[in-house]
Amino acid sequence: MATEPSAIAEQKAEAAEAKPLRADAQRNRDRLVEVAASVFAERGIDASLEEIARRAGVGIGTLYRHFPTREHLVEVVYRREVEALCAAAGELAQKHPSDVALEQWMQRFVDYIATKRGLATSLRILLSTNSTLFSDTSGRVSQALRQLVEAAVADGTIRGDVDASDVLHALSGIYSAPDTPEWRGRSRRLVKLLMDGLRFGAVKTR
Amino acid sequence: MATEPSAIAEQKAEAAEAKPLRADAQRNRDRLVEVAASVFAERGIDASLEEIARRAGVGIGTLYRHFPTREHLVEVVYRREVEALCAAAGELAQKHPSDVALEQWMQRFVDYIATKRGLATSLRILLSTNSTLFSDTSGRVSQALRQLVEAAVADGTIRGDVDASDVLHALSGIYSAPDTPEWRGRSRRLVKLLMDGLRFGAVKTR
DNA sequence: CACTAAAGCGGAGGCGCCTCCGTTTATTAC
DNA sequence: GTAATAAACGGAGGCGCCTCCGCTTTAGTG
Repeated sequence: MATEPSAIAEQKAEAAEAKPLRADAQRNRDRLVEVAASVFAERGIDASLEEIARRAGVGIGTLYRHFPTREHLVEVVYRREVEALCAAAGELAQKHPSDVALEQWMQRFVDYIATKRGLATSLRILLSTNSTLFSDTSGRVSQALRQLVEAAVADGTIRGDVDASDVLHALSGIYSAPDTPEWRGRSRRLVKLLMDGLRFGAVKTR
Repeated sequence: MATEPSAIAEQKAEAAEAKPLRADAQRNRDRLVEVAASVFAERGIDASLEEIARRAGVGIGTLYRHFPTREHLVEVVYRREVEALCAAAGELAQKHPSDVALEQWMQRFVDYIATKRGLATSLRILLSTNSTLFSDTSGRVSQALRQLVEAAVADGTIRGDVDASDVLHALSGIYSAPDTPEWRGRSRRLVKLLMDGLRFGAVKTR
């Protein structure tokens, strides 16, 4: 029972999928996604697929079998990154007081957006072409934020008269004037400012 | 004065441009646009640029000098086609009674939309990327339609209680269910139906 | 005409995309 | 263990993209 094959197979699968891939196939697929993430980050979304295959140590044919188009690959990478961002919410919530968790998560959100600079146009096309992708991921992100905000409101570390959508709205400034060199700094200050506002209210009303 | 060089140069230019191209360059450019229009129409917007150069009898380098990106070329072709469509309004107005001119122009509009089937996605991306292109061309088209409608209203061949935007609105049905085989026929019938409605009113209210 | 500078031409070459199919490997059955 | 077979691999090859630069043509000038 302990070494039952199907249990091992299921252990492998990140999300339940139709067919359990052969071990080598799963390995290559994972590798490709991982490498693609870093190549896209460093070279932009138009990076050479052949370079990705090369760096992953597989043939170009293997890449194409797993991801028939560039968009397929980009989508998987993008979903994985959103996933990781959202998962960080839970981890931060465990390790830190809830107001600190919220702040750190927002800073991480800024970092995440930063890596998407330059990918903006292609990503916008992808998101407008694939509306499921858009609603899935934006839903996930705002859910993660909601979780953090509600926890912080609940234990009184931030003021109680705001909710997640207010905070998201306040964060929307980080989408503007994207390509300027000061963008990163400004955005980090914006988050601090926002946190001060949130904490200030908490002290006052308690 | 009759053979003054600058006069000849200006004669060549379709629209006043910064630099009067050398004769051979102008010839090649015109040729490329013309060939590109038919190749795009027959192979779709992703047609090979090398084929276009080949068919135009120029080197690929020449194509790229005139049109640094595919989008540049597509844009010029698109503008030229919209131009031709709008110019047809004036010609039809001269040759036919104004209600007939209006009807024929609308049928031609249907034909024009028909050639854009399949190009839909790429064209939509281009139009959303390049907002000037969108506003320019849609402005031109509705202006042409307005001219025809107003003339027909003025001489009483169609009813007087409609304007160009009503007609455009009524035509919007031709954008829907685009890829079905009956689309063409349905759209032509829609135009006839619309014209009958417009003429009917004219008889009644006069 | 002849001459010259500037403008234009064109295609080789390097790279990326994607498909196709002969070879290799994991898995299953015995 | 071995055999059989389905799954997966990988890279050659064909095509398109785009740049670069040596060659050709044009448009002026005397």
